[in-house]
Amino acid sequence: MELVKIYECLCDPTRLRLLNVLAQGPVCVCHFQDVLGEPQVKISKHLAYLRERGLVESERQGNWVIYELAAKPSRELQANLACLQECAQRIPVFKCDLARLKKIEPSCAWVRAGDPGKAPGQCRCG
Amino acid sequence: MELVKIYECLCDPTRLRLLNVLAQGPVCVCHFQDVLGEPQVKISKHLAYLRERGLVESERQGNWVIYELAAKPSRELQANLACLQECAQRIPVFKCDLARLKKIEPSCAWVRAGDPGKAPGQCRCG
DNA sequence: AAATCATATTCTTATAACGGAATATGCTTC
DNA sequence: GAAGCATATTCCGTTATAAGAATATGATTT
Repeated sequence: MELVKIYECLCDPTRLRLLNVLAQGPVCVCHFQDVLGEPQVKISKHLAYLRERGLVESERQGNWVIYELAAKPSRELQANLACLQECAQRIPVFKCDLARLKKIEPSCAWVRAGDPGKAPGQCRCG
Repeated sequence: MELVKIYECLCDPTRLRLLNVLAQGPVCVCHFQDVLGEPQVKISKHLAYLRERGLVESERQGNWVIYELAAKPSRELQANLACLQECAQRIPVFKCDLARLKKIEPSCAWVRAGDPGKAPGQCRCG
């Protein structure tokens, strides 16, 4: 059942945080590390988990990999992501993540702009 | 995180079916067996799982045990159960379960009425 | 109190998940 | 092509989950 696959993705705190951040737009892996404050392996593995199950998509831009929410989510996925968003608004961890994301945001405007030409020679996370 | 606990409850097909049925009102275990067509152990264990995590509550009425959704669900739980309901409407398994429930319903009106005095001497499931 | 019915628990086996350490891959720059 | 950076994968130990078989509990009827 697809619904079960979705819930399996949602039953880990790290993945919830990743999805919450992704709701704001595309993000590259190194920013996740900074925003969540979790080690690289952990982030990478959970992103892979989400990608394999179709919740997110990734695209390589030079040295970096940008992740974003699935472009064509099923009705069920849409509904559940919306529900998560609603819940996350009231939960401190998620709010903190978004706050940290905003601080970093200026330094990675090129990611959001989708303009790979502007990618710097070195990641300026942090 | 409470949200994670909720999603853990939701990431099993049997539990989703149980919750979908429970959205219609209180149900006793033997009816679940009939509606889902699953063995007693399976039903019982999944109900226990949901009870331990606060999604459902149970009450003994003579030989039978009646389950119902938590009386005071958290905001998060409410939101997610509503979301599940919305999704389930479109998924065949869940619709079939509700159809079977309706067929059985007349024989267990006493459960819904909450009138233990009317409990029959023998369960008339099926 | 013995038998019966409805439900719960225990035991076992198989499978999947998480996390961390170490290592590998893929680009880019020099 | 060697070095460096960002990301992914493999390996390992631990823990959680699911399902079925068998058994136990608790209430009711005879």
